Amino acid sequence: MQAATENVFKALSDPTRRAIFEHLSRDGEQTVHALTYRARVSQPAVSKHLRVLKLASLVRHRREGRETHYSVQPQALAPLADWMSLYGTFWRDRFDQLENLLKRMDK
Amino acid sequence: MQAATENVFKALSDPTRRAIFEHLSRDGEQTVHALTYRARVSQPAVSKHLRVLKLASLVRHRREGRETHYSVQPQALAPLADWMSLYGTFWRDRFDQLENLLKRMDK
DNA sequence: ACAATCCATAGCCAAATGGTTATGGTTTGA
DNA sequence: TCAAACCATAACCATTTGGCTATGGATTGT
Repeated sequence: MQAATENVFKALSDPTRRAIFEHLSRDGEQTVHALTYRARVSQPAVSKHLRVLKLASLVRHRREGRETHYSVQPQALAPLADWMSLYGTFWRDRFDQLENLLKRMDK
Repeated sequence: MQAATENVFKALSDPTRRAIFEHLSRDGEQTVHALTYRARVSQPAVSKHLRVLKLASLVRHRREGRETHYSVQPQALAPLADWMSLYGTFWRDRFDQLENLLKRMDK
């Protein structure tokens, strides 16, 4: 049902893809060239991974001449967070605490 | 590097496995039999999935006679939460806000 | 004692996945 | 103008994955 959640989980299940996402997250916008330089795989492999990340809305791209600049779109992690808050009692507890805190502060 | 993180992401990347985890999370401890009844796959398939979830420490089991009871171990989601707090600026912001809030309340 | 139940493992198979090289379209620089 | 750089796609391949049926060991109920 929830296609977004599915896509995000799938996209992040591969270590190479996570590495790319992490790199973009730490160092900001990067060209495919720069990403390939760091990755241990070929440029086409990087392009493929970026495509999957894009499908999950985890990254966006911006063309500038012959280069394509990719950057993270961290809001796309929201489905993951939602999922955790629903099914991880560990986190549910934390969120409940936060909620209570906020309510108490309102008064 | 982080084998735990890898295992958790891999384990949760499959929808059937997530469904099993969700079911256990909502309804508590379940036998393999009960889980199979709900799942849309065969009993051996369920057993396989449970094995993967176990490897990620997302579930634990307890044998009782000929039945095996499985239950969630939500602390195992911690690596996922850690990962999000590191690489999701979205979340980092939320956590920072929470931290600030807590600090202000301390005063 | 023995049939039935519960579950894990083995063995098999089709499909998905992640990698590669080859190629070609754009854009840039000399 | 033309070679080089950047990137995406195509075509291919090996491995992994997720499903199945078959089977067997252990436990329980009759």
